[in-house]
Amino acid sequence: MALTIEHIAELARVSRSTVSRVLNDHPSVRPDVRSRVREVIEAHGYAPRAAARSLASRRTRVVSLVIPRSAASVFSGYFFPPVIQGVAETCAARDYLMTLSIVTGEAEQRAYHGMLRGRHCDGVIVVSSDADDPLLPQLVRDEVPLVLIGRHPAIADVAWVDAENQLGAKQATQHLIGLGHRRIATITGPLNTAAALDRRDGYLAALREARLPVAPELIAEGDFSQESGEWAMASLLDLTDRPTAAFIAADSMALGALRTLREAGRQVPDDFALVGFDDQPLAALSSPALTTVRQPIRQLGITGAELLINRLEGAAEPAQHVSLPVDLIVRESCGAGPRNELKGGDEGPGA
Amino acid sequence: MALTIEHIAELARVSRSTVSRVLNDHPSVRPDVRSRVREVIEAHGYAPRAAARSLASRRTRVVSLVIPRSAASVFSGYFFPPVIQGVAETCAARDYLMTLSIVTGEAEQRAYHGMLRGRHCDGVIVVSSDADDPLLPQLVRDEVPLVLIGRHPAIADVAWVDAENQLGAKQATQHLIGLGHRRIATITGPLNTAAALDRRDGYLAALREARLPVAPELIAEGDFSQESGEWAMASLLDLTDRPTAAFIAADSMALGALRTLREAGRQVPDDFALVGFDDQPLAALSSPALTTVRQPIRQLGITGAELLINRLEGAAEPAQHVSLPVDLIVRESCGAGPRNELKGGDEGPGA
DNA sequence: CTGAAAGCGCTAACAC
DNA sequence: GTGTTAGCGCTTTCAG
Repeated sequence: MALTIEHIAELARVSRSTVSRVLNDHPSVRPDVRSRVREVIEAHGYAPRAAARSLASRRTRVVSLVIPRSAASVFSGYFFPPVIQGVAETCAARDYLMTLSIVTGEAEQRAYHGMLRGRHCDGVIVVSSDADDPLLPQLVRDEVPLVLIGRHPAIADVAWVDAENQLGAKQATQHLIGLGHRRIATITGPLNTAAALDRRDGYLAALREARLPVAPELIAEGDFSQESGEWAMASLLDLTDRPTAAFIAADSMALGALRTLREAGRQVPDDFALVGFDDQPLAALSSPALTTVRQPIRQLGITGAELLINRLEGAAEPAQHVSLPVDLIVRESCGAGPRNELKGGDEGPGA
Repeated sequence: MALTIEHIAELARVSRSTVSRVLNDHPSVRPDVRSRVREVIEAHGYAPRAAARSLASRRTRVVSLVIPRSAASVFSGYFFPPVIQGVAETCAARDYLMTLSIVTGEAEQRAYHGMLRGRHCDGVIVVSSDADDPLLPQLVRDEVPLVLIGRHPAIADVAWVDAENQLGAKQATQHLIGLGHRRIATITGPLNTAAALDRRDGYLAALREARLPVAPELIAEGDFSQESGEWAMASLLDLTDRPTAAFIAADSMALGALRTLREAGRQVPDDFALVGFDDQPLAALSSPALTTVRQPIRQLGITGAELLINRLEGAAEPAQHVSLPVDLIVRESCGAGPRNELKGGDEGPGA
């Protein structure tokens, strides 16, 4: 039916090894032979069958992107799509195919089993796994080439790319301290993720360096959702000795907190200052606009894919770790930027 | 190194054919033998190698989702992510792997060549191709199992799922007519796509049925971008005999039109009524909130994947065509819904 | 119901 | 440089 390497070999009057060499860019083929073979391939629109190639070479040129989350949460947020984009772009550029697996629970096991042990791909990128993810230990045990996007809180000897979460959180908190705040709260993410732990630690480091006391009642745990931001802020407002500002570990939660503050009749930033994290699209559109820490999400995907593919094609180096820089974006919610235009133009725009 | 079917056969004291039959759920295996083999497989965590399987069976259990657009445009909009989600969910449910290829220009050819002719997948889903896409004719010629998400303006004998674009556009336009408008404009999408053509035709059909004249100067072509909506609306406002309303074939363009109207000092809906299409997330948040036609984007992905997989697993039926229903969502921009709350509470909330 | 044997289409030593 | 020869690990007739 379809053309095989054998046919091409015959038509080009060479052996099938030579065709194979041309296909794989081996240097040891005479230029004239090489071009003759290429012409035949071109003329007949031949393409080697992927399965046969993989079976013989034990490589697939496929990278698997695994996101251990529900499909709904993957596509409703602002985080995963740019990650997927970055990985997809890099795979395309390096001539790899990308499979996308969005798996939770029982499907996760099936996917692991069929796809990874079945060697459907050469390597795996796992995004944002938490401490309880059962997949990662299996991958590590099976020695599947692996890169994490977002560190794992427990597993250390594996390659990863991550944003400078701790540093960003520290700078955000220092910014509030610089503005004169002394009683600063934080709303953390779920503490089974490395991102949440790092951001909390950055907050703590900033307080410590400024020799400010760390008050346990000022640390509320959320889960990165808007609702958790609402509740956490409500509990913070219930305190007798109230904070005057907060570093909130995700913009989504900050948006929730903003809502609670508004409903409590408090002005942001005048009565309460806020700094978020992520710089998600809505952060600039809320009123007041959120001061936040921007992280390079798409770049996480790009770098993750590059780390993996480099490893697949190069020698077996030790697991690499890359931290990507973040940026404090000062807007209105911290009280240091220009005031919210919609509030009524009592002053000209800030510098 | 890794376990093969041969090892399992030996351990279960059967031939490798029998193991293969168990793996593929052939009915003709004695129950006790079947369970013995299953136990061995389970105990050793054996998984058949995908490449070997595909080579022998000529099937891969891989579906390829191809989006002929730049990565940036795929992930910055509201349309493609839900499509991807739908396809991913369905592939996971049917135990297929999904590869995601976001390709333009030269990369498109490479991808086509390596992936499709190389039989990396059993079938292909192409999203939203336009008339000039060079990929589709090749796929059709090669007889690759194929489903389109969004019809193609020229190629008919291929399976597709699409939203009821024409009907939705007609209803939107009829809604404006029902509100008393007689001079109604439209801003179309790029007319090399089926969606844009269908929505324009729906607009025309509504006018015709209401025996309203069709004025060519009231039909402006945009490209689905916000900017094109701004320009198109500007040109509409320049007309001597101005329209009083417009059906705009995409919310993104409607948002642009809204901006132009605002800058021209015209009130929406009082001076000018607007209906959009898509019901993208921002449609409900703009002020005034957009009246628009909702299309079931994620369902397009689900149905597309189901159509393809059914075909891969079943007999070769004729190419199927599915049209998914759309919904007119009445909000504020058409002048028939509750007024914009932010405009000042001169009245109580609407019913 | 089960086993033996013949490929599926390619790569990679190993000779020449 | 190029051809010859074994496989890669599975499915699938074909016998029995």
